Amino acid sequence: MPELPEVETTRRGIAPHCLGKTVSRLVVRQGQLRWPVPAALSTILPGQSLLAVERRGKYLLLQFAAGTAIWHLGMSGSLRLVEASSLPGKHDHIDLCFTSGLCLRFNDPRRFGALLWQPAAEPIEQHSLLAHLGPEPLSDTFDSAYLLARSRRVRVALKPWIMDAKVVVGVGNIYANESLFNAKLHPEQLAGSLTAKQAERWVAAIKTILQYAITRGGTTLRDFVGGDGKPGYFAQELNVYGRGGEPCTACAKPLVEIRLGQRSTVYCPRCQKLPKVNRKP
DNA sequence: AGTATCTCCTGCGTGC
DNA sequence: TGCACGCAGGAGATAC
Repeated sequence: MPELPEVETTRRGIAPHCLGKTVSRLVVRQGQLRWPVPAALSTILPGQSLLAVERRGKYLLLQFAAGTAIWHLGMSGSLRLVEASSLPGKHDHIDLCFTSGLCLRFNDPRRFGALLWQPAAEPIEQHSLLAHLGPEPLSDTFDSAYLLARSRRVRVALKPWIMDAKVVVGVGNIYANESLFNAKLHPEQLAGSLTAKQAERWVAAIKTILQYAITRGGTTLRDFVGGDGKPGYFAQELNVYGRGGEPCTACAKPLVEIRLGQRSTVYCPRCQKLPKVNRKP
């Protein structure tokens, strides 16, 4: 499941092979993704050369002279570089082919992904999907002062709150769980009751874990040319995610699993205490 | 306006 | 071996 580290890993993996390359054609085998792939893309992209591969949150931004392709991997999507001649497999929905003979192939079994287009005439940051996004978690604008200020009078539990992309982008379920554990914060603590010290711990935990996950290639390792995805080393280093009932890595007490905002949430009842005062502010 | 719930989709694990 | 079922989840849409 691509979270920010995996999207960033994808960006870094494909960029060296695609930058400056000219699109030969776009093949859309299944255009019914989260939103329909704009049909016009197949005529717009050929002839365009790829000027930059950027990332905003979990959105990959492929910049061309005519505009920017916005590519989201959803939760089961992946991009891989293959020879244009290689046969597409099941769920290989889109090929972005370059004249070099390489092809950026999008595979997405659950089709939660998306490929959209913002013409160059309209600034990419004004696209409706990007316009209201919060800061990048690894940027300096995401600090404890921001988090604390943003949390005032918020009556939502910390866990679902931090997963809100308007607060900060790129913190999905895995890293929400892990960062709360590392910062010793209870997932059900109300955001409005966050203290300055807690905000500091949490911001540091989020930055550390995301940065570390990027260096380890995300939760899934991927050979971007040819090879397939395989479980990354990072998956084995998770402290709480997917470990409900198992012993806490810090104190050995069994981890508790609950549902919070329809999402699986795992925490240590000993290491992550609710504050005495957790009333709605 | 802030908060909670619903929804899209397929693969996988489980129980019968 | 096969089937029904529940679950997984990013994040926009919709409903309170």
